[in-house]
Amino acid sequence: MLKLNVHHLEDISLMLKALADLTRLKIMQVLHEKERCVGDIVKAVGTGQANISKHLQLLTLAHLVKSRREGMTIHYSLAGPFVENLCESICKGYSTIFSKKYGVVNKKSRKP
Amino acid sequence: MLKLNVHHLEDISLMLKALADLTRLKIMQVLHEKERCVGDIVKAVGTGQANISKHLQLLTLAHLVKSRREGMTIHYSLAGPFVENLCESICKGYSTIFSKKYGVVNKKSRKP
DNA sequence: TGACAATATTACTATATAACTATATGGTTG
DNA sequence: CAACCATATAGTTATATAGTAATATTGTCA
Repeated sequence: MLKLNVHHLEDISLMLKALADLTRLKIMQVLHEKERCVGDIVKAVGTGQANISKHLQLLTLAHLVKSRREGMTIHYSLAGPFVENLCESICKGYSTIFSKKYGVVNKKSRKP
Repeated sequence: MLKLNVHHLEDISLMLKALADLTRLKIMQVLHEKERCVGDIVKAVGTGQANISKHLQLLTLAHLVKSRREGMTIHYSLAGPFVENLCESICKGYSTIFSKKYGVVNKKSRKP
């Protein structure tokens, strides 16, 4: 970490809180594939519509997703390439950390 | 994100929850400088000892910090270079996201 | 304009968790 | 072993938040 004061840390905490929820991670994963309307996200994630709507609002406030209206539907997508990068980094960090935990072989497996 | 099933997402959620707390971010920042014993962390972060101890336990369970005993004191440090990388990535993602929010100029400033 | 569809908001409940106080554990030194 | 230091654990309280059901909003189309 670089020179970060408390305000920065608070912002980072907010950003991470926004990501640190299973339902929201599912949403992010669904949106990582492509832009989707709320109804599709509800179907893909599998929980109530109101719940998804609140999570989407929270992700929006955290600047992680953006939306655009198209007629009656509202389409959500990741807020930008930096969000994808962040998610990639997190996944990479995760796999490194948990490969220790699980002993996963991450190199080329098969080859006796 | 790559091919991640629900278990992976749950683990990631745990990891992010562990980071998504102001006090724990402060701890991580303090440890980023160098290894420290609990007492020093308490002084640096500024909250109760029991509280810090619980946060350290949580960070340990999340595989983000490690500790070693040295006489009466217990020294904590980041669990490995991948943790530093993860933190760097998060900070980078954060600064990109919030430079939009604040309109921070990240390039060379001064130069009229 | 009225019925309907998609999404958002509100109110509520249940659960998780951060911080605090008090106490316990483990190690050191006289 | 007893006094003491550093750290951990347990119990409690207050607050935050995920999920749900009911209702409101916004846009479409007859």
